[in-house]
Amino acid sequence: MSDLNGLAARLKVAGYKLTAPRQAVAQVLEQEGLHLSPNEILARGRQIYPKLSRATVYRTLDLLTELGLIRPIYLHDASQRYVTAQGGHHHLVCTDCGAAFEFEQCDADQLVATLSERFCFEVHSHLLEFYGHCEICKPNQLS
Amino acid sequence: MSDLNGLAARLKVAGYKLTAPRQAVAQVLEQEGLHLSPNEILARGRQIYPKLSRATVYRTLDLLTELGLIRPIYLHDASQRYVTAQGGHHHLVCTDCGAAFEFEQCDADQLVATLSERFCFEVHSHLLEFYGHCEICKPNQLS
DNA sequence: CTCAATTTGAGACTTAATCTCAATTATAGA
DNA sequence: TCTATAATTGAGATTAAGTCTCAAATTGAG
Repeated sequence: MSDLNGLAARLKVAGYKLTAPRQAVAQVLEQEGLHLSPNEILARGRQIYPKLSRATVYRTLDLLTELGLIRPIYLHDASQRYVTAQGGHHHLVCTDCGAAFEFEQCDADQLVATLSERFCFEVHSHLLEFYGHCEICKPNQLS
Repeated sequence: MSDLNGLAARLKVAGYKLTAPRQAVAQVLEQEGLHLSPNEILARGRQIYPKLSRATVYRTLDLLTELGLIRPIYLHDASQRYVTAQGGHHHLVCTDCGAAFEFEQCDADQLVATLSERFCFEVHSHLLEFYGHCEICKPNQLS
């Protein structure tokens, strides 16, 4: 069931081999969902497939990104993080403490259509991030 | 003139000392403007102030980010990149080759108002990125 | 001009990401 | 089912990014 639409299945459809390491990475992404760093994916993936190597994690993340199934985000972090790319992701990021909040609403459809045409681009997902100061950090600001 | 609104001046207003290294970093950001990595900022900054150190570049970038004057973006790169944070930045990023296009239009004002209230957040800028396949990479896709 | 507090540079250090290549594995076809 | 081959992998070396420390230098208030 989830197999038909799952990340691993999508890899196969795209012509890539369905290997155990890839299935492990895909499963981690699907289970944990949000905001995973490559390191976290590696650790969790090894609980499923112990021999999983770091290189394979990066390679699989690249493949899934190219296919538009996941997407990197920035979260005030040293390392890249990934989210599954169903439609869009929307964050409110505090530039002081790094706290991140999510929200849902966003009407980018019209813009997507315009841009696709203008740049001959095939858009598969988007990221909308607002930067500012959160409730806690706001009072500490000097400016 | 530009001094009054310049990044260096804003640092001073916020209570930080106005030092040569900081002015060099600020000048680079203002001149070059877009999509600079810390490494590039370091190299260009040393043309202005040769003793400039990597640590100071990162420290100054952090300060400017906290003040909401610049903002990190993701561009299919290993390193973090920064842009001046005047309002919003909008990119179309190809997940295959990493090419990035910019566009202007974006009406986020309404959303900003809603979010500010709901999360008690003080939003100072935003980033809107669309991910997909560019004109050149599109034909190579299997999916 | 003086002095305290901030800021800096150099380089060590830590962590993230990439690369290489021999060994392994998936899968199409016999 | 078995085989051949092309894709994929793991381990670890390597490179690059980012952080940290501390003595020395600098800013700016008084």
